[in-house]
Amino acid sequence: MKVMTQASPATQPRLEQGDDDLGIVDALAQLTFLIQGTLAKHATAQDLSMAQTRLLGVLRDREPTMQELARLLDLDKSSVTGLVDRAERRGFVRRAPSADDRRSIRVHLTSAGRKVIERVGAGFRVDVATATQCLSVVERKRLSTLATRVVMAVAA
Amino acid sequence: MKVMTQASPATQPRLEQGDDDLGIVDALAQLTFLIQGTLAKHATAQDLSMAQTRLLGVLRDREPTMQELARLLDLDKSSVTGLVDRAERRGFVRRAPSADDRRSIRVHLTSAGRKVIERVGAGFRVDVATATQCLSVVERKRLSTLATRVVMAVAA
DNA sequence: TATTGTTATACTCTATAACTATA
DNA sequence: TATAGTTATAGAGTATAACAATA
Repeated sequence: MKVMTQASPATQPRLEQGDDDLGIVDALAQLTFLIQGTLAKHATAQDLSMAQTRLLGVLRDREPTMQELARLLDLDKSSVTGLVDRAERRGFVRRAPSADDRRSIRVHLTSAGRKVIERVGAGFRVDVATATQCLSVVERKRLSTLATRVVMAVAA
Repeated sequence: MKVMTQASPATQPRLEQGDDDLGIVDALAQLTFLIQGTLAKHATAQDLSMAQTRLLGVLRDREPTMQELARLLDLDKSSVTGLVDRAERRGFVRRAPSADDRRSIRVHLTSAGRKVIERVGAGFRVDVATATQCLSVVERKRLSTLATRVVMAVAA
């Protein structure tokens, strides 16, 4: 089994804020590495690369064409061909002809693929929940709401 | 120039919490993809892979041996050889003989390397600050403190 | 002609195993 | 013998360019 991608920051903390606060940039940067590391750990535990994990994750509630998949993953269509090839070879996804356009195909999860990505998701959820156990219920709710607002604002 | 790694979640939101709150797991997951995408964008803008970015980031305040570098980056030593080879070829790092142990070498940034990683860091800082502009000063401070506490708790 | 997907090719990144030099 | 680093090799992941089939 491969080793997990590490959670070391590419951006070091500047400590203008005192020991109890890294500043918004470094706090979020470090939190990010922490959480990505957690996800990578569970992916690795299921013998999945991050690329495969992202592919299977995206397919949980979609049956996109290769073109759409390329857009969703922000990859070149030729990269998606290889990614799907390898996932199909492992039995996690299938290609199926598209109904309307005979040029295009649709990619969907197999039950094995769904099973493996669900396991990654479940482990990830447990670990993130555990990591935030140091906060009270109210604080956790606050963090959740604030993070949501940032995500929403950027998406908008 | 390469295209940035995308910020699409491998974990989809479950909406038990209403539209204003994704729940702690999904909120943090999505925030993570957002921030990683930002870092990847600025790395790409400097024509750096994430692996090279991580290498240069780690070297900002260290001159480690190859062995130490492998531990810091959580890579096999043979992977580090290649990573440093390519960085050295581009003039970003240099190998220097280690004083005490003639088996080992120390890796350090060149001024070109420092310049390029500082540019990535600067752009990243601006974008993260911008992304949190939707929050008030008090809210930003709160987010920063909460994130810091989670990071510290996990590190401990 | 334009679009969808694949193939050919090249490079980065990563690991394992075998090797060299030093301790 | 054990450790530090490199080399050889193999495979995943990615992009660009050229191609075939369909629209």
